[in-house]
Amino acid sequence: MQPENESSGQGRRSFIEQARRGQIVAATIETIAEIGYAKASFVQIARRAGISPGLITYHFAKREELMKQVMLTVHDSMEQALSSRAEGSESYRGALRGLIEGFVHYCAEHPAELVAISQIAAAARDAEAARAWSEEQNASTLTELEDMFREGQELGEFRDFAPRVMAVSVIAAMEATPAELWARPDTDVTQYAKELADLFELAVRRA
Amino acid sequence: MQPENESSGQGRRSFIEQARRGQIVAATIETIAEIGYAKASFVQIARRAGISPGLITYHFAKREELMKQVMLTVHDSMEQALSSRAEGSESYRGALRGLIEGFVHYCAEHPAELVAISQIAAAARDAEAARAWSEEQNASTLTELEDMFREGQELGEFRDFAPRVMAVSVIAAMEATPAELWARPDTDVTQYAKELADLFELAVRRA
Amino acid sequence: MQPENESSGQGRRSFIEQARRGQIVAATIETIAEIGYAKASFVQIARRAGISPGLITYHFAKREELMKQVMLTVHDSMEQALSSRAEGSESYRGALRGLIEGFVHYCAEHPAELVAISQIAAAARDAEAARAWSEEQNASTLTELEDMFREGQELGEFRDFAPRVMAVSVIAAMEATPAELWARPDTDVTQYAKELADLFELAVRRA
Amino acid sequence: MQPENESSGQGRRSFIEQARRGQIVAATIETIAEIGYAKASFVQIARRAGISPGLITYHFAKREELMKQVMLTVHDSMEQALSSRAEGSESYRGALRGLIEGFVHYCAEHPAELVAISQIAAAARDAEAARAWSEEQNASTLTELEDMFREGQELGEFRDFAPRVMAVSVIAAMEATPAELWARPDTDVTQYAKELADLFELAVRRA
DNA sequence: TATGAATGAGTGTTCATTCAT
DNA sequence: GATGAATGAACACTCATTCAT
Repeated sequence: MQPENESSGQGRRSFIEQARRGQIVAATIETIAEIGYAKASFVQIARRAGISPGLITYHFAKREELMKQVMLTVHDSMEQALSSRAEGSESYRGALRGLIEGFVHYCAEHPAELVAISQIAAAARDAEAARAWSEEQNASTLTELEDMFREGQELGEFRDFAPRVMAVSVIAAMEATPAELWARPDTDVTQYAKELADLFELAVRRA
Repeated sequence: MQPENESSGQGRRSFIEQARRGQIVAATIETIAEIGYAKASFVQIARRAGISPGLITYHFAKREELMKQVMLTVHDSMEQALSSRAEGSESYRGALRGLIEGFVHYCAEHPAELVAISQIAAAARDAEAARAWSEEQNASTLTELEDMFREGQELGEFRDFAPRVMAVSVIAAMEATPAELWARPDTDVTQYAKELADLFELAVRRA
Repeated sequence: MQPENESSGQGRRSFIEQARRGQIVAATIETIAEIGYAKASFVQIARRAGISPGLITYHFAKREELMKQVMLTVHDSMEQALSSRAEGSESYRGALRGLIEGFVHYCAEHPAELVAISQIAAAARDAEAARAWSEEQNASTLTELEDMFREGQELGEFRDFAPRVMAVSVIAAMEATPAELWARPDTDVTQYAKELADLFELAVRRA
Repeated sequence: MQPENESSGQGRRSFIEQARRGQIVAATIETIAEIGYAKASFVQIARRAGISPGLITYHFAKREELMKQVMLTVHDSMEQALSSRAEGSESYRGALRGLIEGFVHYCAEHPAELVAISQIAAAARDAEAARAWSEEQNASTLTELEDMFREGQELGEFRDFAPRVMAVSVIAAMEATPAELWARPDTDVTQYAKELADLFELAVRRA
């Protein structure tokens, strides 16, 4: 009776379904940002979306499914935002700076999204499927970054450090940004981005 | 009512009570590490402690109290572990390295504790009272680190960076360690610690 | 969340919701009358209403809300019954008699309702919010009666007594009726009403 | 193992036991008056008595037992206070006035006791044994008063009214006193007592 | 598609009562 | 006699999920 959830692709869904799903995801982000993951019940989300709670289950077979879609959506949006910024960089150093500064600016522009995914990720430590997926997502980002470091090292652009440790630290430092910006709303974002990029540039550069 | 919670000090509680509280705190850490904060109900915690759920409420008036005690306990234990290691450092650089390496080794030795407090802190984002306390705790650590950086800069030991950004990043990178060690159990901890310390040493050092 | 409780008026609720609320209120009255307020748990009330306990919370956000609605419902019903009877009285003496006799007859016809509100009022002595409301309700009835006495005195219809004491006593005597009728089911209600009215008529009359 | 609760007489109990029971009863009255019957748990009562909760059960096999003892104690104390005042009256009218005025003054002097028994009586609507006993207690007072009215009528001192209705009303009006004095602490007690006695004197007097 | 009433399993918490000490 | 740690049953309340409409 329900639309075949998460089938092979996305092309399957009707337009109206796609729209509803988007609306629900948006309402979920808004809700989590406002009242926190723990209190973000379907009733609350539905109220913000202007729909009935039952409709959420109709479009997302399980709560997990919805949360997974939220993360997917935000990651997509973020990746898109970052890639446009990263295009121009010709060096690995530049790419790293682009990534970090891009991320920080994205945080400043989409605080709700970041709050949402960080809360979901933290809570999903148990929701089996979501966890698996979240880890996978994270792992791929991590691996990409690791590879980038490794290549930069091979080309002599970076010093000889453990790529994995560096990747983990860069991501951790970036992910700490939303909370910091939330706690200190009057932070100079551009300055913050520059400082963070400087930090890691010094940490990776040769000699 | 229960034994008067957290009166003047700790000396007030009977031996048996102290023991039970410790046991419950330990079971809570274990439970959260195993199944996550969201599923760590009193029933689950009690089962692991081999007691009845009601007994938890008997010793901790509110759930919040228990979680607060968990954080307090872990923080104490960590601080103790770190302080013993930090003693000898004569320079700010050395202190920073001591802090980072100490923390990483502590993570390796007490993985469950770290998982527990990070999950509690993440979940407490909304539990009013707990949040206040958690933030305060975090803020003080952050401020201490910030001050350390500022002093190091004034003495010319560190370059001219934004102390706040550096402090946030150091803590974020350290806090990412438990998850990494959990995900890759065969990581060489000593090596990881050294790499992380190197990273920030390069990031802060003059010229 | 539940259907937005007690918004502007009553017109907001759907028919089915209104019906359920009425059914639950009726079951609550029945339950309290049968087993007493202290044992009137949601499980008991739900059993009598033939619904699941959760549905009560679904329609009444808090237990207090339900109890408040019970009192409101009974008071409304009583006021309606009394007002129709009190219409014709042209003197204060007649009004007093009308009030007393009307109340006694109402008691005889709705014993459960009276038992319910008296038990709720007694128990609410500590449930902060409910207490405030209950007292207010009571106070207004008391004040009205007091005013009536004062006016009757000014017009020379009543002797010179303390209106407050008389009002308190009239209400107390009336409120004792349900218990008496319950204890002695074969009491002649009309006779009881007449005797009670006579009592206070003699107590208030001039000379 | 426990002292044989409520055996045939009272002579059985040791001195220390008697003292403890009295202490517990006093603490119960104090507790109910302070925080209400619903919140008057054994832990609360024990705290006020400076003993452990288990000791209450040791001396009173069931909660009901304790509450029954409270009512018994207060009734005894009240009866004693009233009888000393009623001695001198030579007429039934005088006796009635003595009863009413005595009761009102007792209320003013022992507010906690009155609050306690009224709350217990209200709550005990269900506690089987306590209810039975409470009703019996009440019934005997009622019957005594009824008899007094009947005798007064036979002697031509009182008019021809229904003794039962009058008795119920007198008791109801008296029992409303504590709440009124609590609500209006600056009431002139002597005046209140006089007004109430006047009220019923007019209601019962011949011609 | 969409509603929202309804359920049932789960939560933290309370408390009279028990019992080893 | 007395303690207070411990239990277990009960409570109000929450919420994802179901389903008749």
